[in-house]
Amino acid sequence: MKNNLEIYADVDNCPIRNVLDRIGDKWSMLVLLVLNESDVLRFNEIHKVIGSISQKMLSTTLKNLEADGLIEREVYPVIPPKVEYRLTARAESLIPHLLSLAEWAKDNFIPIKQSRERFGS
Amino acid sequence: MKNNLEIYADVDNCPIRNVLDRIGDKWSMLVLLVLNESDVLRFNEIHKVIGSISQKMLSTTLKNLEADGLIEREVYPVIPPKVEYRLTARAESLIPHLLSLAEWAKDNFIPIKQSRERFGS
DNA sequence: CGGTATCCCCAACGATACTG
DNA sequence: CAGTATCGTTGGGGATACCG
Repeated sequence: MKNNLEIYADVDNCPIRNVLDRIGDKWSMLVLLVLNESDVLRFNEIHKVIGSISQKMLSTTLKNLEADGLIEREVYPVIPPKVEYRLTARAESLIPHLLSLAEWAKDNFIPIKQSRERFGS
Repeated sequence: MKNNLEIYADVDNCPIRNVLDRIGDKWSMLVLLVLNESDVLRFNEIHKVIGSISQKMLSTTLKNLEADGLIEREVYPVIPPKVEYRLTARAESLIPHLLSLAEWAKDNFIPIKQSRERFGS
């Protein structure tokens, strides 16, 4: 049996690396957390909530998350267009892990910043 | 009180974004998990375990982790040089969250890959 | 409204060579 | 052994304009 280190080191086929490459990008985790708090949102609603994201990056981020089966995209054939996004069950099973990581981050943010400053000297 | 969305969206001061920017880079999480399994390792030992990382990237990754207070660097003043790296208590409190994320990743890797293939069609 | 298309830039990353 | 220094590439990401 392969040990964990071999798995981690195999960048292309490593599950955690594949998942991290997705949620570790600039916007994916943020989009997931936003959708988690709001149940269902339209494209421009997500855009407004995040604010600093460009239309292009929001579009590609949503497409990537959809490709991974983490969000559902529902198109209403009306004019003007209406598109709704919501989390899938798969994403909902991921959310607790993201939130526990977020919790750790909040608890350790101040000391980490202090460490960085001390190190910079 | 600020709600979570405001915190997440404030990219510069958001704890989770700051932490993700570190562990979400190409090598940091891998290095943390490697050190977690081996207690203490020298520079070239980490290099050999990971294999595909360049000396330069290992060096900067270790420096970043040290700056965040996640690893300790101990230099022995001998010739040839000997430098040991180990996790700090702070990193050890992070490891469980990383492992639970890794667990989710392993459980969902196959279906996610299948979703990606279907989406590519 | 919900996107694409296009152009551009910079920082991350790798390869190689060198050093105390 | 444990790194720096230097150079070159590439692709992630932003700005802007346009479209069904």
